[in-house]
Amino acid sequence: MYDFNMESIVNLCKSRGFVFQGSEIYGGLANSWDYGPLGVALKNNIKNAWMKKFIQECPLNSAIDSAILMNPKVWEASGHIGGFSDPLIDCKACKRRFRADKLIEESGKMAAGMANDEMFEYMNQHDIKCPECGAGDFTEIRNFDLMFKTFQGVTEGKKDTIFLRPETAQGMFVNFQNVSRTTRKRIPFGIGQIGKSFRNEITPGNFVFRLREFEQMELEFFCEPGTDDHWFRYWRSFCFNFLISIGFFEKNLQMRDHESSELSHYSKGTTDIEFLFPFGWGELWGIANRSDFDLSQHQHFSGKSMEYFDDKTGKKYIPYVIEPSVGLDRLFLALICNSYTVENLEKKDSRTVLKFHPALAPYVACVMPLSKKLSENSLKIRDFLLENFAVSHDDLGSIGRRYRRQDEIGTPFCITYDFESEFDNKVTVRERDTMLQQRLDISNLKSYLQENLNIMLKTP
RNA sequence: GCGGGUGUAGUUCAAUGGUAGAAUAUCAGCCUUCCAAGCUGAUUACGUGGGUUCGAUUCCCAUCACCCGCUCCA
Repeated sequence: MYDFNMESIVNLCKSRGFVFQGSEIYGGLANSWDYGPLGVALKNNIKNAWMKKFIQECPLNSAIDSAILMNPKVWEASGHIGGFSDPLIDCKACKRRFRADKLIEESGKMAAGMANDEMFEYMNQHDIKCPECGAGDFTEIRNFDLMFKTFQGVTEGKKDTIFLRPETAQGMFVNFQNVSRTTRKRIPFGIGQIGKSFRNEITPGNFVFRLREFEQMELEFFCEPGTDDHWFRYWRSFCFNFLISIGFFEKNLQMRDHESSELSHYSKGTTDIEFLFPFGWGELWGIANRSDFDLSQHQHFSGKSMEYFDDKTGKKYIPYVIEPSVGLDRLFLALICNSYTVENLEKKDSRTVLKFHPALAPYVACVMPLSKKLSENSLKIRDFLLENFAVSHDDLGSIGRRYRRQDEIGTPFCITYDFESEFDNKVTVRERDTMLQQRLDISNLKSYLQENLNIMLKTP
């Protein structure tokens, strides 16, 4: 486990400008968080790494950016309207909350399709007890709607009700034929997307781990039925390798296959890549075999064909879909936890270091003059590097303090301009993890930094 | 949403029924020539709204937020 808790992570994020509480000056809004300057930089770098690995370096895949607001029929087809609304009951004796349909199914009866009053009546007739305390005294069933509603048009009415998407996936499904036609890709191929989704979670929490408004990075990979198991395994290890390539330690990751009882309504099989958070193992990346569920549903509800014709084999079929879906905010949090290190140095000295991969760190380097008198020239070096890299500049306080500051926000390289630099055109580059220093010619700085950005695993 | 806990500078902690101290951080000046130095000065806080009271940061109520459990998911 870790020798730190979530609190130290939250504090660091707040004090250094990674994440602030949302609407803070008004007392906040439950479970909303704002990304600050460093948080945005880190988040964008994660997105860019994903885009590079899953789209740019993967000729099979292409990206779209679909609308958050979609025709409500999309959600009927996807099973979200109805299926995403949980019937909840509370035990009056022990105050615990359960899903009525799950309790009924545990008693051996299929609850799918039952209305709330039917379920309530069934529970009374069959004397279903609270699994915790054994009492049989429940509140009425209340529906908890997991989708955010809003209204389109100036007058509020039932027919104008639309929803904020609870997943980005449907944007890829409804554009399946569009992308297939315009990219002229043949199956197998994938469509990826990064975007925000919204879920009215019953219990959010653990900082940015479970949010009501969250960002997903999803790939929907379309393949021929029968090849789905192959692609499922392919993407599962692809995702795992991606995590390793951006600096995750293997000891902090594990794969977990879902039991058949916990599979979603659309899924034929799901594997979670879990990360060891300070509060325990938590799901990071879900890789699901969605079969032909989604495209079939859309074909049925829209009346438009979702079939694919393979002119090599002459076969016509609705493709299967493999979906690796990762929560960006979670990945962000996991990365900080994975990188957070407190090192004890000599003389009771210690330093906090975020050991980010150079390609993900908010700043690749910080330029610092040894003395404030050298600021004029060190600023020139910063501006020179800014043409290609995210670099900062710091001339406040002692050099040691400045190193510590950069360690704490995960800057991999500190570039010190000293009095000799005025004559030999060389600077000292100090590496974050090893604290080792070397003299480099200023003209070589860019290629040195670029090399360090590129040390990522090749696509498997 | 339910049960339990918490709420004082950016952070970590004090004190008090008569409106608050410190450390650290931040900023400025002096000094300082490669890993949390020193000196001087400065900025910054009682979550919000009610009630009791002559007077509330302190007592009471409500509310908001966070943390720990129950539950769900990426």
